[in-house]
Amino acid sequence: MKNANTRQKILEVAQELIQRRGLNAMSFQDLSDAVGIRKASVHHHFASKADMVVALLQRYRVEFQRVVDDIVRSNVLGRTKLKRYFGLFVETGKSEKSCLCGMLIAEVSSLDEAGTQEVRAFLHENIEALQKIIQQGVQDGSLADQLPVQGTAEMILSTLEGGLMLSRCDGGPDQLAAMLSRLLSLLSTK
Amino acid sequence: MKNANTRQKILEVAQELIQRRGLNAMSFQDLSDAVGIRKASVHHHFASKADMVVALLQRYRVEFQRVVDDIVRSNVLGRTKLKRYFGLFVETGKSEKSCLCGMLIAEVSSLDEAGTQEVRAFLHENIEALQKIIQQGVQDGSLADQLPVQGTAEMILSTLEGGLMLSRCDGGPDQLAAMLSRLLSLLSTK
DNA sequence: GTCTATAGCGCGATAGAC
DNA sequence: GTCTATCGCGCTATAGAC
Repeated sequence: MKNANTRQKILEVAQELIQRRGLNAMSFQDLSDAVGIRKASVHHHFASKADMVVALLQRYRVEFQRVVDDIVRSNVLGRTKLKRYFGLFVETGKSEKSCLCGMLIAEVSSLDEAGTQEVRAFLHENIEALQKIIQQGVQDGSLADQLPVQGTAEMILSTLEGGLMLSRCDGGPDQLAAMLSRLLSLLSTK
Repeated sequence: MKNANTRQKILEVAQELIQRRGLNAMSFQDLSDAVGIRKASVHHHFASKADMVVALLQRYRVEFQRVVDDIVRSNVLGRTKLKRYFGLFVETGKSEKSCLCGMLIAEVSSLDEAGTQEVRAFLHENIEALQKIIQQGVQDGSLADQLPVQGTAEMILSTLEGGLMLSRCDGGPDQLAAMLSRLLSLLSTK
């Protein structure tokens, strides 16, 4: 198996395990079991756990933002974009995972400085994207025009991350979807 | 030191450590260091970590609900009650802690069945209290009358838990308070 | 109720052969 | 790039003296 492939496979497994269990409940042994190589071989690709988390977050941010950009740039109402953005979190809930960064903000005290900065960058990127969506929705008349853009963007991301966590513990993705559709109504023009 | 006192002291320290770092980043050694007794003595009070978590959650639920009940029963507008309920989370953020149950819903896969049920009970109790507050606010005219009671209660709790997590990673309690005041506006009568 | 001591295991990480 | 082997440590948990 080639270098790059193994490295990618490790990152895939690591991401899934962190989304399901959390950083501190995942070990290099778990990774080596799932990938089918020895623990020492995992260390060949990632010197330390902290290094692996940073690499994982860099990849996740790029992939997530590519999907988000597609939504932001699509030719639909702001309200519809918001609904699609919500859908990303509902889909994650359906596969019984949390948001990678949602999990890591809970465990932020276990991250080093580089990891913490990656998580912060994820939050900023998403708040920025939500601000764009809200502004466009206000302009096209699909979202309420008295919304303070920044505060609302922060509120939406908080609700999505928190709601996904809560739904994993109780209620599941259907209840999450129902709750988010109520939020969407609240933000929409009457 | 008496039995009950030591037991309470252990629970206090355990709660603080879990709220700051998370369940999987806290050990019996941490507890014994902070309380000033040996690790084996901690095990005398709590046979296993899972037992300790359940005892901790039972106590936390009672204490939290006592405070919440005071808010629900106070003689003020529903909107004011909601603001005070929000304040509980802002205060937690000011002491650089997360909600105990907010942390544990992220780490729910590390809990046993009894622990998971305690966390669910906490969520249910708080959603119920929020429903009462919303209903009263709708009746006294301080909150918007088109709010679907259950969905809104779930949304508020999600925003509070998620917002506290996000603010711990970036922005701090002041940004959390600002975001929540925007949420309060959104829920209030115009 | 607290202690010393330890079992038994898993962890992150490293050395060095192939 | 993967392997075997191991280090050093921390973990939960238990046994048994005081």
